[in-house]
Amino acid sequence: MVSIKDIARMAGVSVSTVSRVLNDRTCVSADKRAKILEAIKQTGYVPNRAARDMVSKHSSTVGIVMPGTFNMFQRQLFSTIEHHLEQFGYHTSFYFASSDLDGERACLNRLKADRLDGIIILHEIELPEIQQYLQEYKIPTVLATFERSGWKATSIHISEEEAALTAVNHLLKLGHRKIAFIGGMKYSFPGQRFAGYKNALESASLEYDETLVAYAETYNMEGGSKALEELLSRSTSFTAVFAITDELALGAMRTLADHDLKVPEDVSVIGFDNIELASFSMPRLTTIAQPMVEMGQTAVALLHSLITSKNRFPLSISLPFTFIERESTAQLR
Amino acid sequence: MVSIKDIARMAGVSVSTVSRVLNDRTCVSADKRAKILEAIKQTGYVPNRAARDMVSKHSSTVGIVMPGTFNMFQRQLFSTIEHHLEQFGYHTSFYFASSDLDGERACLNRLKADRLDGIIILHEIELPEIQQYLQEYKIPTVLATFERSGWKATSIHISEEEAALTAVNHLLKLGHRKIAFIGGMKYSFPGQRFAGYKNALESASLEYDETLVAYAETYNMEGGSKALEELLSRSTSFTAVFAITDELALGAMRTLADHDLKVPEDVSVIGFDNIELASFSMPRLTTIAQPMVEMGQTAVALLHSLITSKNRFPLSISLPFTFIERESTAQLR
DNA sequence: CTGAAAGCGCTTACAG
DNA sequence: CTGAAAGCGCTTACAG
Repeated sequence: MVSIKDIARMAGVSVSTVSRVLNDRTCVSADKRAKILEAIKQTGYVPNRAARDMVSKHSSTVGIVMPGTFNMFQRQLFSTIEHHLEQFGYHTSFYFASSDLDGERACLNRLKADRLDGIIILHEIELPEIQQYLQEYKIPTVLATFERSGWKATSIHISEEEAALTAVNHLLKLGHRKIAFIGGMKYSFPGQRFAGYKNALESASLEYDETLVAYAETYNMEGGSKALEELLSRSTSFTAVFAITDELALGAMRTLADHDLKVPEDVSVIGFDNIELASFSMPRLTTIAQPMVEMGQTAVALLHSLITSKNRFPLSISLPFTFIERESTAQLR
Repeated sequence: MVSIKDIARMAGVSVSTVSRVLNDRTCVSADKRAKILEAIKQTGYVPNRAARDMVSKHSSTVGIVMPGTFNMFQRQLFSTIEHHLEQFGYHTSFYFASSDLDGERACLNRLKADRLDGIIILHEIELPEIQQYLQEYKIPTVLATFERSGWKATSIHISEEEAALTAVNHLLKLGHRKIAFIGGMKYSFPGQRFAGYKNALESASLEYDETLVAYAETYNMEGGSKALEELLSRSTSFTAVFAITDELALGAMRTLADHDLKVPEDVSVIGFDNIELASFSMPRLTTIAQPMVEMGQTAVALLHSLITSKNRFPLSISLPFTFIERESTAQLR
């Protein structure tokens, strides 16, 4: 593989000079620069990243920590982040943090080995060592879609609780009183969305009924389907469902159909996230939209300013969500 | 950041010895090994990957080339590949090859800079230089989900044409004669699936009618929806639709519903891929399943054997597909 | 079993 | 503007 020495030899200059043009330094005479560029073009030379990273003490790459199995919302968010990162000239590495602690430990080791310029975390981490490491070495970090008390990192998110409250309030306004909740135990957003649900009930002077809540094990359609089955198997009836994820809501709708319950005629359903599918399902899903593109963009912009030291203060940014009414909700009959 | 020298000093040995235990070499006395391990544990030391990569001339990472916007099938395939790669101890880097040539050129440069151990390509590439580069430097490569004549790389795929033929044959068997086709122009699989469609018609002695085929611009629900609109706008009627992608089929179903056409009563629909959603849609989608998990597994296993030189011959592996009948297809009335 | 030394492919002061 | 030299953090023969 051709190295900087080969280019230097071909252009009849020293490696220092080649390095200068490689790094866009100014102090190089026009003719030498031309010769060097010519040699690079002929050989198709590209500097060895490992060597570069080693001496420059950084990698120009930012890591993205994601859950082992990501849902569609996360996938879409990941895509926009990746694209923006590329625009800023960063490489990006992928870190799957599987949910168990061993997985996270492995993730930490890779993080250390890779000497990341920065890191975007899309997935709440249990292992305290990761946070410690990131803080100790002052590695620019942004938490996307969540924040963590006690972790003074830049965070970008929506007001989960308020969004959930908005969703449930809409159901209330439509006359629903028996509103089921499909939540989950993993990560912190289910708790916040649950709080919004409870608050909404409270401010409508409705009593909280725990037989109306089911917890999905996985935040996908399968999970939503199972949770709905469970709800149906209990004696308490309901006329509306708030699922903390669109995929959960879609799974729930599938199971409702299997029980000959019509959405929205018999049961209204609201989701959360506004994934692409939400506007193509039957019926189309009423949901809360997270500002995905803006979130991704802001996460990258903030990380970049952290890396280039334009800004060293951790920010907690709350972006606005939007309530989107479609076909899966209706007035209580 | 702590380096190998620090560990050597702490343990009272030379860096060579530390390197030995780092790399699981045997020839180290038990007490020195213990001291070194202790120092590593105390400091949380992890070797610098860039330095390691530089001297060892390889990166222990395999690249995955993906389209800029990947669909659900690709996302699921990517996940399984990633997991298997991790199991083999590889890091993985992500390369988005945006569809334009400039994007691919950027991709090539990153590929070169990164000195990859191997590469898995999920996305057909236009730029001949990429293939040239991979071949010239003998970089282990596996093509997943497609093969390319003239590129002697290991490839793993299904028989696209036969699968499409199976799908259309099913429609034929149900009595359908006016079968619409929703295809696309990008990449080679649409052409192969189209060939299957045509063959099926031919062997049923049906004349091919080009007013029955529409091309989607993007392989997502939006694209399927638009293609169906176009089909509907033409004067030719049809009783069945074969869409070359589940997402296309789902989009088409949405549009059919918007026109008060019932699936499968009025129109039968078949998709392709068997994404998770296919078993949760209304109605559930009849489709062709690609053996995703097996594909991902095999791709990784093959790449690993290529890298470790256990096997240097390019293989072209055709995996079996499965036809899955669900609710979106029915006998012609 | 162990250490000193060379070298991987770069960048970055330091002289000139 | 330019080159010689040192050094980044490792690994790998080579001696012993």
